Amino acid sequence: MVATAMEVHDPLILPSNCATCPVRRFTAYSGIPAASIPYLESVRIGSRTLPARSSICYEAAASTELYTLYDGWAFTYKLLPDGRRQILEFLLPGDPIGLQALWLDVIPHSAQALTEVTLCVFDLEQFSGLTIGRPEQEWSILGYLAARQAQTEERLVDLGRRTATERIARLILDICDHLGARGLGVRLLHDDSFPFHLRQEHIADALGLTKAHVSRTLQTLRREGLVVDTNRRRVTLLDTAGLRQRLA
Amino acid sequence: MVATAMEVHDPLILPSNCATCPVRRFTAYSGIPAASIPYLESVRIGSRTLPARSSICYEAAASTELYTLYDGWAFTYKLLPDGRRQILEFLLPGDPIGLQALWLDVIPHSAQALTEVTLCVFDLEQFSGLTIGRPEQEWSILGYLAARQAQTEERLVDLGRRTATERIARLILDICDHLGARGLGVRLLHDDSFPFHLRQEHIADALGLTKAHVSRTLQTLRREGLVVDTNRRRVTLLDTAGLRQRLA
DNA sequence: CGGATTTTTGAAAACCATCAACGCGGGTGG
DNA sequence: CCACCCGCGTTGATGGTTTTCAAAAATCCG
Repeated sequence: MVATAMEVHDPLILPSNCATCPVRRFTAYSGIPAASIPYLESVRIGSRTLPARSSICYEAAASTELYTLYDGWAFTYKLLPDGRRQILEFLLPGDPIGLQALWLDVIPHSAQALTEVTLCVFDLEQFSGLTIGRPEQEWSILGYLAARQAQTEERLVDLGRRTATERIARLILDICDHLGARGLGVRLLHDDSFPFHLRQEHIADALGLTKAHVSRTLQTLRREGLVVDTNRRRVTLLDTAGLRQRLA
Repeated sequence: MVATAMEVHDPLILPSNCATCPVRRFTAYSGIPAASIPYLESVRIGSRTLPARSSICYEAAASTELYTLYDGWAFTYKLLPDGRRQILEFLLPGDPIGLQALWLDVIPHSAQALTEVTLCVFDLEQFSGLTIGRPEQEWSILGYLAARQAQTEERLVDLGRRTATERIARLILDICDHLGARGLGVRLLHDDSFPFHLRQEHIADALGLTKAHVSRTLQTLRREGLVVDTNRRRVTLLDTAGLRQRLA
């Protein structure tokens, strides 16, 4: 058996064909018509499993691959020369990684695994053949990019104009919703608890805070009875409605 | 003649046809093939001129129009219930406004004019006919959205992990470059000065600071001889290279 | 030349950072 | 099975950055 931190994941069986892939309907290119699936399978190089904490790709690198996160949690980030880190997005199964390389000459951010992850690997150049000139397909990616942009702008409001407490409450609910949309919030309706693979340092680097301050802020949220924290890589919300109130 | 704040703009003659439009090559849909220009013109409703400070569109509103900023400066922003404001992007001639409405059911942010502006107005629904099913076209918009996303993520790094001084220095250079790309940095090569229609309050709301602090930070930049500020809606950079150094 | 807007300035306080130390717990190896 | 270690969360003291609120000074604009 595998170690404990991984127990929250279901046993992994990567489908041999994309038609039956359980995460395909969550991906940015979900609008792909049935007829194109054989082609999708043909540009799929295979899968790759990486341990927690390993790097998935590096900012400013020229990439020849494009991934879909098939299983596990990850995040994208940027590093400043002096080591400051800004996390841009937390990734769950179904999320694309490195899609931007289709238009930009280099990847605009690095990515790293939070848990053990399994990636579905595509050849970048061949993949573009899947989209260029296929209207349905492009339209679906346009929708994904537009939604992603809206998300990022909300996060911008967080960092620019919301307090530490608001930011943290929103991030937790964000991930809760993100999990829900993926059908991964297994016990969500049962006891308002869900898997949560961020360390406090990740929360800090995503929200422009320090880990010390995240710790203290989380405590006040706990003291107010709104959330019980992240033991055993899990979060339990005591008062989801109350927490959503705090959003501003 | 028009008032002083507008003197920096060339006299405005909105072309009757898109083929000769001087800002068309800067727009997100610049990839439009010559053959489609007649259609572009047919979905163009016309132009609209608004005074400085007027609202262009409202967050969460359902829109039937889509704009290209033809002349003047503007910005997009979000408001929190208690009045806190976060500016998302500064807009220059050629920038699209409300493009997101093509995929999202409502506009994700408000927009407001900084100077008197002239908008080129398109019918949203008809406009989508211009892009849906036209690969070249969609590809060009995809590139725009990808680039825009990268910009927003850089701003996210600003707000999360950079100091007030770094943020302000970067914003000024950003706008300088943005103007340059539009061919509007007229005297840029001459004396490193360029038009600048932001108030300190706009800088503050874009960078997550207060106007008082922007004022103080700008003074230290001046004291260090890196920038002479914004009198008469203009910025002069004394040491552009030195300023770029500060970027981190 | 006024009135309005914008910028500047000051003092006090809030918020968050920094740095360092401590503790807890799980995982490993003896 | 226990001891140790390491990663992570917690805590404290202190200081810096930025906010807040208010008011004065400067600038813009008609």
